[in-house]
Amino acid sequence: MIIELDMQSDIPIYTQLTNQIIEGIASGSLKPGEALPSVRSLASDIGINLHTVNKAYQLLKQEDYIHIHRQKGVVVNPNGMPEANKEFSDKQNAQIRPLIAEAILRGVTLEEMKEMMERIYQEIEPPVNKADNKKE
Amino acid sequence: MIIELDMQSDIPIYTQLTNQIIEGIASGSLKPGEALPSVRSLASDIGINLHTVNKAYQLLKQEDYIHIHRQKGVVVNPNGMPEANKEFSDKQNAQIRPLIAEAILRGVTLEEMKEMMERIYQEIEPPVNKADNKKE
Amino acid sequence: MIIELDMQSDIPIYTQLTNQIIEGIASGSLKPGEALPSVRSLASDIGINLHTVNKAYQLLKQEDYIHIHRQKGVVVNPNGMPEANKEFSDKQNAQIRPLIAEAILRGVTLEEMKEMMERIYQEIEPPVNKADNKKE
Amino acid sequence: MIIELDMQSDIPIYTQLTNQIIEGIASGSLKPGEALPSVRSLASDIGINLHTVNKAYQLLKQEDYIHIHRQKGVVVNPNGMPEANKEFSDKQNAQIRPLIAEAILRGVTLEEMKEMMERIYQEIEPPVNKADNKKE
DNA sequence: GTGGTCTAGACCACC
DNA sequence: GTGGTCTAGACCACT
Repeated sequence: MIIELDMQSDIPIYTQLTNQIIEGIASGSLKPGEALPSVRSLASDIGINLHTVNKAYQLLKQEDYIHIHRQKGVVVNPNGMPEANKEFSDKQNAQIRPLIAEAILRGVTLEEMKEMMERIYQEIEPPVNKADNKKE
Repeated sequence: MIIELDMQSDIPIYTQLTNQIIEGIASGSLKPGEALPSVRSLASDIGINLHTVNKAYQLLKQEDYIHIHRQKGVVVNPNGMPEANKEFSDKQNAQIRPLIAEAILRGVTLEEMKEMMERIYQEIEPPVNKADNKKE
Repeated sequence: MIIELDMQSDIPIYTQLTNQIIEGIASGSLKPGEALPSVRSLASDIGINLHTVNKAYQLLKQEDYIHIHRQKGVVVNPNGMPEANKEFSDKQNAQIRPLIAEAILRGVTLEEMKEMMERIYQEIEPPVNKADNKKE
Repeated sequence: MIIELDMQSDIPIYTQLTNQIIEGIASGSLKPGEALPSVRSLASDIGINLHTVNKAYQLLKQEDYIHIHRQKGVVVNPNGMPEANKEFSDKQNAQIRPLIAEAILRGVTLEEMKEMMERIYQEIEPPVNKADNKKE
């Protein structure tokens, strides 16, 4: 999996990294149980600080998306992802609401918004091959 | 118009304020040409520093959502809102993408996402009463 | 002579007014000795504050471009305009320098700058009819 | 690079600072990719408040002349400067027009104006020594 | 150590 | 009374 960071962006590096790993899992390029690079090697690979990688991993662990073992290293949660609960859905709402408000203000229709969402959703969503659950 | 700020939130106050005013315009509670409170009065009303209010106003001005006159104060852009252009749509995309990715990861379906968007959209969108176009 | 003010602009109204009168004289639409509207009537004509018009007139008087008589009212200096002295040329230099610097920075050539200046100059400059010096 | 500010001038300090940095880039004393002093160190060096320096930097960032990294600090845009577009040229026009009008009014000829512009242009323009392109 | 944010308080330009 | 500018000083996020 390729990580692309924009060092010019004003989005914190650890956030970009977190988002990319989330998208990797969501898209199926990272599968449950699959190993992630160690903090040290990932940091040196993409040329950023150890602490930054660590912070990203800690956030992902906190959401139960990954597990961090002292010996075995870092793996995508082998039991699969936690489902959306109320807390998650509230957070999503709070984040998406201002985006929708600004879109309405600029005259974007509900249809256009839905199309945009659908396009992005399908761009990320993995192809649903019926029997794609086997361990690699 | 009521402004609600969460001083504990890690979202900057000026961002919260900006978002609320945007939502106010989007929902029709603030109409083109309508005056906004002065920097100082709004600041004292909601108990924050005038510079914080000013920063929010400057951002809204930068997007051409409001006009700031040196003496007359602040008004919602009387010529209406700028339309969505490519730059805006790119920014929206970049902001919404990680939200969608995380939703996919947690098993939210496209349908559920669309429903959420539709709900929020209609919550904000001003009711289009047929005879609501006359000047007040 | 038509005065056009942009109330949205962040250039002070009195500056805009001053500039327009200067351009009026420079272009020949306002001739030496010609009367200008009274402070009161100009203010009411263009719908601005008395003080604002007065400030503009005072600045023009200070440069000796106009005369203000208690009884006769306001007239363009009948003796013609003061010539450029060192003070004036220094001020012009200081004002134009940052504009040139930014143009250089953005890759505008000296030729292009000269062309721009020539175009504006000729746009403003009055047609030089050989015998146009007679009193009106 | 030496910064000279006139604290008595009625030109805002942050504008003076912005202009000087622009001239520094235009003249080649500040090269793309080169680091600028941190907000705090520059502020203390020239004895002004850090917010004033910050405002100048924000304006330069807005024009894409510099980049601001949260931790790495401030650098001249390594990709070089944006080219002059219509917006820029319109702004330049609007700013230079009153200067030209006043010069005409005071009898300055087009030739003299062009000479002044050429003198300033060449004063700022970096000397194009044939072998000056190598990285330092 | 860097920029980002926020506060408190001051003076000025404009109208 | 309005926004514009500047100062002084503080805490936080990021790397």
